[in-house]
Amino acid sequence: MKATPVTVRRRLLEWFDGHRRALPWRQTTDPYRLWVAETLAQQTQAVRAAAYYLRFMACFPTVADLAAADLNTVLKLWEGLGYYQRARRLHRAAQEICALRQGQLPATFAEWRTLPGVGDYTAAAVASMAFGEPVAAIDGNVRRVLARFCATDIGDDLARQAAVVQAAAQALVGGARPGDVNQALMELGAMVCRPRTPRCATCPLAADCMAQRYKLTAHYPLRPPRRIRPTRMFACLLVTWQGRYLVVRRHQTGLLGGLWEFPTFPCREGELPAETAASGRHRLGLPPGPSTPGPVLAHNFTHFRQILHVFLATVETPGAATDAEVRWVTPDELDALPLTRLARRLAQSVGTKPAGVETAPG
DNA sequence: TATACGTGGCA
DNA sequence: TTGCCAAGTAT
Repeated sequence: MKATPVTVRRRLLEWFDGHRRALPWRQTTDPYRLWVAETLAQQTQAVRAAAYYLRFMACFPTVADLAAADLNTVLKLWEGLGYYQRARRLHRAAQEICALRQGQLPATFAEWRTLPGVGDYTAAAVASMAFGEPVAAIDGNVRRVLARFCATDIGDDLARQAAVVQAAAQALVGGARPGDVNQALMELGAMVCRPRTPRCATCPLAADCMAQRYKLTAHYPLRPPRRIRPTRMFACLLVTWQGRYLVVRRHQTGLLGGLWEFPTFPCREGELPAETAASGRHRLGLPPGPSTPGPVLAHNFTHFRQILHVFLATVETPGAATDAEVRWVTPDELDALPLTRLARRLAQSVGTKPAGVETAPG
């Protein structure tokens, strides 16, 4: 950092005081609320997380409420937000706090860091905002702001970038209002120092920003090389029996863990989706019979692209749903379950719920 | 260290 | 349409 941390901090805080958005968790220093907010906001745009935060607080105003809740209820509130492991870990951490700490929330970075789902970023965010601890909360925004600001110290070395950003951030939170400094860097990254079209003309740090000076804002932050995203095919069975739909709950760990969906089976190598569907019917204990090819839906995950071939069928006998993880549900019951995005879309397209009732806000 | 882990908005 | 990116964490 060329300019002194004191100068940069002052400009940052002055800008923040005049330009910060009214995010709902900005009204509190309650560590529980900040922890929930930061968890919801992981890899999620803050504005989008805000609507979930309000619902979450209405439902679970205290850590004891969260700990006492069913995981299914927590996942339902999380539906549509993605990265559902966050919800499971948040729930587990709340239970640990109540069982092992008598409901007392951690007060330091080090203590927060021991909770499941709380990494360096979240521990620093909560510790600084709720308790004033001078620890740097480095998210994607902060990384971009400081990598650009310190561009000439970084060169083309990704590891060096991490060290430079960490050092700069740590220097900035080492004075007044560490929590606000962290938020100011994030806010600046979100509103001004944006990934594609930074608004350098309105940036309070532009005068000392190396990327701005040398026209390198497009080059920083350095990013690891992109991996190719494979395509995987699946067959999905939308089976009805006496007005009910067959749904299954996904395994608690892994992709979309704990969520419900219509039975879905991966196509083997060289296998036609219709063959996969027939084999799936058999595995579910359903009687063999005609399945009508339905829509073909595409869904992009972070690490693969899913092509879903939907097959529609009606059966006379329920055969399958003895397992607790497999159920025949009415349309109303379907609405109440935490569903995957694709399943929610399918449920709507099939007309199991009134139009316009969307679970995810925004 | 590299990879798994969702979803929606945006250019 | 496609890829990037978002107040990251765990393994």
